[in-house]
Amino acid sequence: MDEETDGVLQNKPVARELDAIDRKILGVLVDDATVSYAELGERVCLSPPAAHERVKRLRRSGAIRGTAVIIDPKAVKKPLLTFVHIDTKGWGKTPELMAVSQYPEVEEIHSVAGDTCMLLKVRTEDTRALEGLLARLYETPGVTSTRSYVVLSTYLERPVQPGVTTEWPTPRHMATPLY
Amino acid sequence: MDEETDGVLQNKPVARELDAIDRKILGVLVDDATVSYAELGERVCLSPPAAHERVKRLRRSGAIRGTAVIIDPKAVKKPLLTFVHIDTKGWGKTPELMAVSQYPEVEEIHSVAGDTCMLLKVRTEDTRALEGLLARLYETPGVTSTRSYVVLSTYLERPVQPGVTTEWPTPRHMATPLY
DNA sequence: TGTTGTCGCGGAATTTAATTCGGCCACTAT
DNA sequence: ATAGTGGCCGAATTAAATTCCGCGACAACA
Repeated sequence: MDEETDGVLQNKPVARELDAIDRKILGVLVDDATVSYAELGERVCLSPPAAHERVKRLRRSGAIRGTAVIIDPKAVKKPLLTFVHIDTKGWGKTPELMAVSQYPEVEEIHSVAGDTCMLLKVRTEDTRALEGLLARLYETPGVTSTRSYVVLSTYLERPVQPGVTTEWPTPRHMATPLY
Repeated sequence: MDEETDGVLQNKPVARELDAIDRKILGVLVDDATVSYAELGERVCLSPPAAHERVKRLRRSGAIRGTAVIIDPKAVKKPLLTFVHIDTKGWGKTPELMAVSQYPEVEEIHSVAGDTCMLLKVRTEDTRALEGLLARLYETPGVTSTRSYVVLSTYLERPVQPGVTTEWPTPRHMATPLY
């Protein structure tokens, strides 16, 4: 009797551990989210409604954040991929940097440890457009320097994979970590 | 009578320019690819079959590469995001590096210009798993050094956007480019 | 300037898939 | 033991995808 008596929604944040079937489902849907529940069920040995129920649960729990089409960058005139490292004077200036997130050529903004403060992934039509973006960055208060890594070729690019991390033995020259 | 008489497939590589409606469609489907053609059509002022036809064309042309669910990295035990820069002795050693693409924790592999040769985006469960991956990298022939940028916070991360690049005036201190 | 072919669209019909429903079985905790 | 729970299946229902066909705009061409 202690369940969702608060009414409105029974969408409890189901944050359960994923089992093998869940990971299989994620593997299929990361490859192609347009498969029918019939085929999805067949691939993971479940009936269509059962597969549907699983996917619903994965969505509710947040394991599946959403579904999106993958666009060819060249098709939308953004063939040039660049990673931009930014050094800033202080951490408080990040709000100004966030304005950059409004530009459609900026795909990712990360705060990183290392000899740089921010890391941006940007796609532009050409070096001219990249220059424009960098000009905007230099005008941002707090930005002291930037380094750009222009991508020549992309050998692999894929969404987050459900696969588990491969176990690897501790290198022979290293001691077993304490924790 | 000069059309696809070669039979088999009439999937000609329709590589036409995208118009405004196509870009709107991409914008909707990048946000949420689960919308029905009825709603998609309504959002871009088209009938459901017309919207369907457009999307089919975008798929055939390759502008839409596929559809995928977006997985929460934390849900699959990969909360730690790291960008790894690799310097190599020669370019010929890349085939060896490609073996790395088999590991599920590696999401991207790029060849970049700048003071590094390769750039990897990897997601691991923890620093221990990252250490294991780096150990594997160091054992790869040709790898001379690596630098890791551990991501502390991610402020923006999204798929390729169809939005056009913002026009930006040439900075005052720069001359108009010749081409 | 008329004509013909093409292309994209809309409305209706049809097929297919998503979603709901009810009952069953295995497991758990009391 | 036993009531409760959760997940599954099969069938039924609802909703959406997909096909079909005719229309009108546009372009190439006579």
